[in-house]
Amino acid sequence: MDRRQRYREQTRDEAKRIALEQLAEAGPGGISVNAIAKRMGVTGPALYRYFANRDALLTALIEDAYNDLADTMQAAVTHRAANATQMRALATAMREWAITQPHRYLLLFGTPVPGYEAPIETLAAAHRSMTAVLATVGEDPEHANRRSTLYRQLGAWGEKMQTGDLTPKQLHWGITVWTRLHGVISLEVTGQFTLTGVDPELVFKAEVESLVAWGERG
Amino acid sequence: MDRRQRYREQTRDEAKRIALEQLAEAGPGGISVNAIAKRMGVTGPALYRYFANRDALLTALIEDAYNDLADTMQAAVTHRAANATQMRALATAMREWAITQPHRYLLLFGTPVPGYEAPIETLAAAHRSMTAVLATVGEDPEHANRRSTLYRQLGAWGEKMQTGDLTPKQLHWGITVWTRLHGVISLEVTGQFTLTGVDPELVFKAEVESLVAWGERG
DNA sequence: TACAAGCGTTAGAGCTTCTAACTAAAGCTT
DNA sequence: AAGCTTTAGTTAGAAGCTCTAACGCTTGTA
Repeated sequence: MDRRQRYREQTRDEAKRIALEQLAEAGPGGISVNAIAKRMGVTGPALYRYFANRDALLTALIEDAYNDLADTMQAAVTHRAANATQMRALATAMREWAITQPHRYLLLFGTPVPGYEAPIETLAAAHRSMTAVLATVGEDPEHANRRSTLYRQLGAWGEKMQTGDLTPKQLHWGITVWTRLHGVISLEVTGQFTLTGVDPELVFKAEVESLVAWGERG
Repeated sequence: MDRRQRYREQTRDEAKRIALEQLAEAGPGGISVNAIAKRMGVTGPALYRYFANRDALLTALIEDAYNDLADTMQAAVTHRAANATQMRALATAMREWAITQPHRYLLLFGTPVPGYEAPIETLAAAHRSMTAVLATVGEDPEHANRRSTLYRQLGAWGEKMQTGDLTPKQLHWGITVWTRLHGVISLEVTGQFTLTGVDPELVFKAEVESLVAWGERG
């Protein structure tokens, strides 16, 4: 709006930028409001005009990361294309996002920060990323409707998410894509592959191809 | 050995016990050497006779967790049984271990603690858990030896791990089991399923059955 | 009995988060 | 333009943290 507010936004952004640097080199515990303030040329307490407390700053970082990831995933599947193509694009985009900024990925999917309760704002982001995942789903000709608890829950979730005419089976596919991609990415960004000497990228690609094959089979 | 050393071990254990409580309720950042000492009835600096610093305490927790998980996984597959049975037993044991003490699972597979470099001791634990996973692997009649970079790396890893006559394909299966189980468990313990209303246990079971089916197909 | 090792203490430096009270500047209203 | 309110910064300080230094006391051993 006015100059006041714009300047305010700017200061918040700078603080977050520095916080991200600290996050990258020392983890969440390395983020210090005091140190950030000092680096910005003001005293410690000044920053508390911009963030209620340390947790609020962390929450802001999480929100940003969530939106950023959702943007990335959404962008990867906007072009209309075959399911297999969408799948590969989405997977690559997701992994790329994660490994270029592991600390941010871990902010979302690593150890939860204790004080954090997901604000409503992130719901939209979560929805967007899930929609991106569901763009990779294939047909479900049999319109499968097995009467299992899982499928009932998936159905309810689908309605809540307004996923249109996606069947539980298709929603289950979406979740599976999500868990499998995350499984490899998560172990990669936490460095669990390093001892094995196996290249995580190859494992990831194999997993993606397995999903593609499974998707084409139905 | 002597009484001195036994007493020492006892104090270390009590400190770790309290640290685990703090971990459970406030995350890794909530672990305070000072507070632990106070709860043990001694002054803060006294504990530094038992742990060089806070990081050393955390490392001890990680080591314990690693060994404990390895024990659990190993125990799940000791009984000779069909691959499918082994698979289900291993998966259940792993998930059970994780969800009954999420903070410990996250200590191993969540955001890495910055100062931590895996000591040699944990190598053995890692080896044991991987061996447990590999106990679920089926035959590889074709003795597949596709000449890919991935298979070459897997081969080298297999030799380093002394996995006997397991083929790269079988080792790849092992890694896939690992990443897929972790994918679901990780998202469950970080609470990512809660918003969906879908029961993680059902998703997990479905994933396990998918692995079993895939394993029986070869 | 003498000596060394181990375990606890207090004191304190230097960091942290965050509150309280005060000052200076900017913007809005009359 | 004068005056009031909002905002942004300051210093002071409480309460906590990690960790070092220096000092006693209590064991275990030679």
